[in-house]
Amino acid sequence: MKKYLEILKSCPLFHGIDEEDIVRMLTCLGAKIKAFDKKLTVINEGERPNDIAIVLSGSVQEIRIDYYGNRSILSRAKKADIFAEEFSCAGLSSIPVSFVADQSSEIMTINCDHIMHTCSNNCGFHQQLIYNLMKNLASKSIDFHHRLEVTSQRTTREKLLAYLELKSKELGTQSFDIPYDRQELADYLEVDRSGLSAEISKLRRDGVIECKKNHFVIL
Amino acid sequence: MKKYLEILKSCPLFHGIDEEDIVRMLTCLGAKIKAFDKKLTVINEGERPNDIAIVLSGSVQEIRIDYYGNRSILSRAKKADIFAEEFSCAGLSSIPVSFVADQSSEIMTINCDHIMHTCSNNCGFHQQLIYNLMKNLASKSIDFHHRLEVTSQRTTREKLLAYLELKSKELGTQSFDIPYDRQELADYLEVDRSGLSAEISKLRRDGVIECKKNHFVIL
DNA sequence: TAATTTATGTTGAATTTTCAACGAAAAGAG
DNA sequence: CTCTTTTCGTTGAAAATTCAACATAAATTA
Repeated sequence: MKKYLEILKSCPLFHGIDEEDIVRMLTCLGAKIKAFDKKLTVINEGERPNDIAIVLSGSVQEIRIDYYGNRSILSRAKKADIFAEEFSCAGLSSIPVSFVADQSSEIMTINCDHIMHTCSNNCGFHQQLIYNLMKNLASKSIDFHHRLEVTSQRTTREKLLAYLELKSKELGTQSFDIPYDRQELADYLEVDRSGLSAEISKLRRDGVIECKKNHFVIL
Repeated sequence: MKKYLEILKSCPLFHGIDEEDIVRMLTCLGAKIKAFDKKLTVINEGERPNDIAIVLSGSVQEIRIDYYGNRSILSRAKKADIFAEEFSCAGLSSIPVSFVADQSSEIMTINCDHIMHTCSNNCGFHQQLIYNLMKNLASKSIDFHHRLEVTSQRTTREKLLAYLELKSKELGTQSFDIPYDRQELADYLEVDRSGLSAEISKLRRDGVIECKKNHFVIL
C-alpha cells in the first residue's frame, strides 16, 4: 500500500488527511487494489455499484455504446482521480456505463458504504472523508456541465473548438496534448471520425490551429 | 414557513428528518424565500454561488445560451427539487448557467456553507443533512448521464425517441405529458425546432407515437 | 528490417440538419 | 368576442453530417 501513498495524498478523497491517517483508514475501509492491462474492462455496464474507484496509475475511460453501435466517451479519469462513485452514492441498482483501462492501470476500490456511514470506531477523519467525497461529487457535475457545453455545439467545427478552448483554459496554455486519438476524440465530441479529420484539416488551412497527431496549438 | 412544510418534507434534502426538526433547522440555516413570476431569472449566469435552492412551488429551468445564440435547456427542477447546489458545493467562483422560472414560483435558498460545515450548536441532524445533500449530488450526476444518453443520439428522431422512452420509463406509463413546448423540447434535445416538428409528424405518420400538444403516447 | 496492423486524411454520394419564410392554430389581452 | 401575439407545422434550399471506400502514414510485431 505504502508505495501508492504519494498518489493517494493528491487524491481529492484524502485531501486534508495526514499520511499516517490515510494508511490507517485504508485498512479500516477495506481498500483493494487491482491491475488492468490496456483495453481491459475495469467495470462493465450492468454491474452492481458498490465501490468508489481511484486511479493509482494509468487512466480509465468512461464509455457507453448505444443501441445503434455508436460509442460515446463520457469522461476520463487520470492518476489520482476518483470514478464510478456517483453510481454507488446514488444507490443505483446497476451501472449504466463501462469503464475501460486507457493504458495499463492500477485501480484501488473502496466500499462506498464504508465511507458514507461512519464506522463503529468513529474515527475522526470520517467527517473529512465525507466532506471530500461531497466536493468531488459536486465537481463531477461541473465536469458534466463542461462536457455538455462542448457537445451542445451544433457543428463539428464548433464542438472541436469548444473542446480545444476548454482544454486550453484548463491547462493554461495554447499549446497542449490531448489524451485522445482521432477516433476517441470523435467519440468524445459525438461526431463522425472522418468528418472530424476533415474539419481539423480545414481549421489548419484556415490558420486557426496547428495540429500534429494529438498535439494542438490554438493560434 | 410552516405552510411549506409538506413540500419540504418531500424534499430530498430533509429526508429522514422530523417535521419539528426541519422547522428548527430552517432558522438555524438562515433559509430565505423569494417569489418569481413566470419567465423571471432566479439565478443569472455569472453570479457568485453561495446557496442551494429549493423549489417550493412552480418550477425552474436551467439554461445556457452559447456564443452563437443557441439556447440549451440543461435541466428542470420541479416542486421539492434542489438546484444550483453543485456550484456552491464545488466552490466555483461564478455560476456558468442561468435559472429561469418556468411558471410563477417560490424558491427557498439556504447558504451552502451552513450545511457543509456543522454549526457551533452541532445539532444532530447535520449528519443527516450532509448525507442527504451527498445523495442528491450523486443523483444529479445520474440525471446528467440520462441527459447525455439522449443528446448523444445522432439524429433528431433518435434523440426524440430516446427522450420519450426515458420519460416513459421514469413515469411508468406509455402515455404522458412532457413539461416542454416545442421550442423548449428542441432546446433540450439540442436540435432545430422546425426539424423537430417535422420529425414528430413523421413519427406520427409512421404509427410510432401519438402526440397532441405536449401529450405523447408511445405505441 | 520487413511485414502486418492500426490510425489518419481525403473524397463523393446519400442522408440529415439547419435556416428562413409562411400560414394556420392556439393562447392571451383588452 | 375580437384583436394581437405566440406557438406550431410545413416547405424548399443551403449547409453539414454521416457513411463507405480508399490511400497513405504511423505504429507494432515477427
